[in-house]
Amino acid sequence: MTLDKNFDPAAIEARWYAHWEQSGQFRPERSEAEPFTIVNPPPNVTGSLHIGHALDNTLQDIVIRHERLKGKDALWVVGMDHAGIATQMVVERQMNEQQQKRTDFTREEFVEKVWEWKEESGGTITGQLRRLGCSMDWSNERFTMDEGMNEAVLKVFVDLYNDGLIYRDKRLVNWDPALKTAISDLEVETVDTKGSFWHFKYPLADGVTLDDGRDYIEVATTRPETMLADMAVAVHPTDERYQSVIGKEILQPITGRRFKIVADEHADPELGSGAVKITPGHDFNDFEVGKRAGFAAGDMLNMLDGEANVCQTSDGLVPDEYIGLHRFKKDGIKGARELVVQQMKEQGFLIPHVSKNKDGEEVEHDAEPRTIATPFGDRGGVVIEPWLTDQWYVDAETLAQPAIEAVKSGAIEIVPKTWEKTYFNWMENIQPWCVSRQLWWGHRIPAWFGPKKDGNRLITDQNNLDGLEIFVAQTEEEAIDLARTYYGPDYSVLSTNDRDIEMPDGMVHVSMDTGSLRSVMIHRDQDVLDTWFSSALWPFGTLGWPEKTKDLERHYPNDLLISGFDILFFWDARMAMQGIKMMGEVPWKRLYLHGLVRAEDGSKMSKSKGNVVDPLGLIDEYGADALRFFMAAMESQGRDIKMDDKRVEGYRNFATKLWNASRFCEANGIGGSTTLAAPEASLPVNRWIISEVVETLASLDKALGDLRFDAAANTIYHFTWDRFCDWYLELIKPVLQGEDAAAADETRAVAGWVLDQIIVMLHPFMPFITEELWHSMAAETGGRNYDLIVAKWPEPKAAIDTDAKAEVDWLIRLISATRTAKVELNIAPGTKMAAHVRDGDSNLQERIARQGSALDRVGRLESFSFDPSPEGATAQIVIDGATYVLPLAGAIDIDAEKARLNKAMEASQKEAKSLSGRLSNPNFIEKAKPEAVEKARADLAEKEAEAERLKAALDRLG
RNA sequence: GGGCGUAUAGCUCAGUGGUAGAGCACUUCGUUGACAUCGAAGGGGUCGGGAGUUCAACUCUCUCUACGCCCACCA
Repeated sequence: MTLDKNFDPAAIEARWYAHWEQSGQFRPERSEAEPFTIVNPPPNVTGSLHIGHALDNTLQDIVIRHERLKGKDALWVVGMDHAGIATQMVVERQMNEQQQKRTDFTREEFVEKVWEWKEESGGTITGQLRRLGCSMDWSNERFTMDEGMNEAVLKVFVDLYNDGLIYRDKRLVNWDPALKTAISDLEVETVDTKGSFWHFKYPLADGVTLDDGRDYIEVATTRPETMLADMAVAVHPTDERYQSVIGKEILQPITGRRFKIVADEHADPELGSGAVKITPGHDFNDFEVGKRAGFAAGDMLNMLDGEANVCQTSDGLVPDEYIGLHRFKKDGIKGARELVVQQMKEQGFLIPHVSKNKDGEEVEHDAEPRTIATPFGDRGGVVIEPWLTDQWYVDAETLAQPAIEAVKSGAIEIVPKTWEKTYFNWMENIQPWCVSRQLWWGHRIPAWFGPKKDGNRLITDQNNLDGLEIFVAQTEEEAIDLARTYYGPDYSVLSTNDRDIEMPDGMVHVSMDTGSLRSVMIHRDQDVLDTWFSSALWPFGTLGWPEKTKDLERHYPNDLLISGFDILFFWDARMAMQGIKMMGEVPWKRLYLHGLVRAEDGSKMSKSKGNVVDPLGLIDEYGADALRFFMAAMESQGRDIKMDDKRVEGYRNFATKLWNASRFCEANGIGGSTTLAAPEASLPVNRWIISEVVETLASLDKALGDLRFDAAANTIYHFTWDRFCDWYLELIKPVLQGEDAAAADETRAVAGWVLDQIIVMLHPFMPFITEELWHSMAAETGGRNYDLIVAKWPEPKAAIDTDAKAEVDWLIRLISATRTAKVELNIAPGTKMAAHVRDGDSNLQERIARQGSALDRVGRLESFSFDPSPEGATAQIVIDGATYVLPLAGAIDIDAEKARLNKAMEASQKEAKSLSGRLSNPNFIEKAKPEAVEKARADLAEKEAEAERLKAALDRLG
């Protein structure tokens, strides 16, 4: 006996993983084989393995191991994401701990430090993926900022720019004042927060009054501080109350700015007073209203700096006391919001909100309490400020069209299908994608800015887009070439990475006259690209694109992408768009979306709630195989997974069960089968189990093909435990220990083969224990020629043996019924009994003869007689057409047996009655499918016969 | 305001147009050489409510209710 009594995962996991990886078996050389490809969602370089990764990667590993076992050239691409914002934050946080900050360093120095951090402490997750057993191709591990990906990113940017699909635009962006960068729509999380709704009087200028005589318009706002940059008041064009004042002017009380009342359908007559203040530079709706009212983006007033502190507007009308104030109260210091409200109130322009207190008295408040959908940055955690800047945008709408078509045509299959609608809905309403980020860590945008040429002169005012010429090229040299062409022979072109003005919207060149030689300086864009811009290229960038590599040719499109639905828009959709655009083909043929792993109580796991389950802890406690099996068994399509430690424990027990079954086999000279095909078998029990393998394999392949991980796991689980361990191993014990050497040899061969099939079929789910058993089970017979990870997936090519199945099925039912009867009659389970068979035909006699030893050893039925039943107390069992009468020795509770038989009889009668009722309905006979009628008739006959036999049995008891 | 999902045994979840299943939990019994991380037997559900289609509905359609998620500019 070489296997220990209990399976200890920790003792084997690290050993096998290292062996697989070192021997290069995660990507065996199979250049002739059909390729199969998955790319792993690149985890953040700052990340550590959380339970969601465990699910995501387990599913991928199951698929890739299955395909590898089927002989394919299975490639699982792996790598990490540079995670721009997250990584920069980590490094900055470390600097803060040492009383340093990013701006203490030059950009180059800082980026260098991030690289150092990445080399030293980044990527702990890759070690953790190994612990989970994931068989990725580490030999070609990638990084979204490695040389190849960098080239791919630059090329994509340049190509899209040249196609007009990337452009620079001045418009409102979601600005994160904590991180001081623009972010995309997807990175904004809208959260309902408690806020206030203030009502103000905006005085009409020039003595104008409303029809009702009032000399002001009432406006309401949740953001009073922005009134420092108000440029209009809008009313609905059909709003009768305001018809006479459209086009008239307002005199804003705090700034003294005069602006017009405009008609715009944005104003909702039902809401508040029906008039709304318009601040085009600080509100997305107002921006649109402002444009309709004729303001150019460059003329819209801006009153906030990058940290959301008040700055002077271009018209200089913001009072001095506001300059430098934060937008809101911060660190106990009054913000612009509070000061605006205070001043408006002091000057009598605040309309108080009146409500009744609990005593029914009217009370005045400054503002009406209100729930406000407030945008927060998903990383920085502060309120997003709509801010007017120049940024780079991807024309997502154009790119989305073929990506929509790909799903509609079936070129991409989304599994489960319910996600299609979400995908379409988002793609069809997609907005321009802001891809520039004001960070230091990331792919620097390959664009250089220089002054526009006006005739023979250069425009020196570079503070807006119109004065800038943009040169987009993959390299500085190419950019300079472009610039030379643009400026012509009169200028020499210099370039620089620096710039002399702070972000975000300063893009200033330096030009100089040096005597007779005129030179012009172009400088590179300071910004980097959104991390998701580079990860969108993952399916082809990792395969060598833009080089035309063999890998690219063989492995693009990928076969499958597995991802959580939470990154459907962030990543999957963008991969679809970029893949189709750059490669002309979809990135993957199937897209499988799984849900979230939730805490036991169903809540979302989060660090702040403290309910995060550490997958590594689970691996320590139960083993990686058990955790993986849990993930697979719980993964049903379209539903989240609730964490359940007891269930993980259950699959640990399953591993132990298989381990012990293997020990039994080992002790009986079973194991190390060398044949792929099922051995020849004559014994029904062996023919039966071979048939069971064939059926199990079919449903397992079906489930895996359909990406039904739960069904696949359950199939192999129940075959192993219920069929193989509980019945087959029990039924063969008498054969192995019997005198028929040929039968025992056959049984050892079959049992060894079946165990092999289990080990192979289970390997994608439980790679460690199966690899261990694969080798240890063959230790006695000379070992294996290859490791299980690259073994052959079963192809038994055996037919289903219906005779053997019927016989073993009968055997199992007879033994089970005997056990039940014993328990119900309070007979010790081990008691051996004799059976008298009524209505048994010759076929049954032969079965009983064949199965005599199993009936004796497993069923405790030591003898059978076909003589008339004995006198006295008996227990009676009806199986199929025969009744088995078991004489009971000693004092026996006749009433208990009567009750038992009665219960069984009633059950049969009830079913028979239901069936006959259905059959007596002419509509059923007429309209139901013939097979259904046929089956009902057969079932009825069987149930009636059974009921009769049970009645006869009852009658015999008197 | 749209869109989606889920409601089946005490718990967590599968499931099929023809009278419901698993794991855990629970009850009873069990030290016969694979396994107590186990074995045997068992209890437990009018499949969220209502209506419709059908010979037949847990399964299809509609509707209601509850919970969850995503998207959306209501100041």
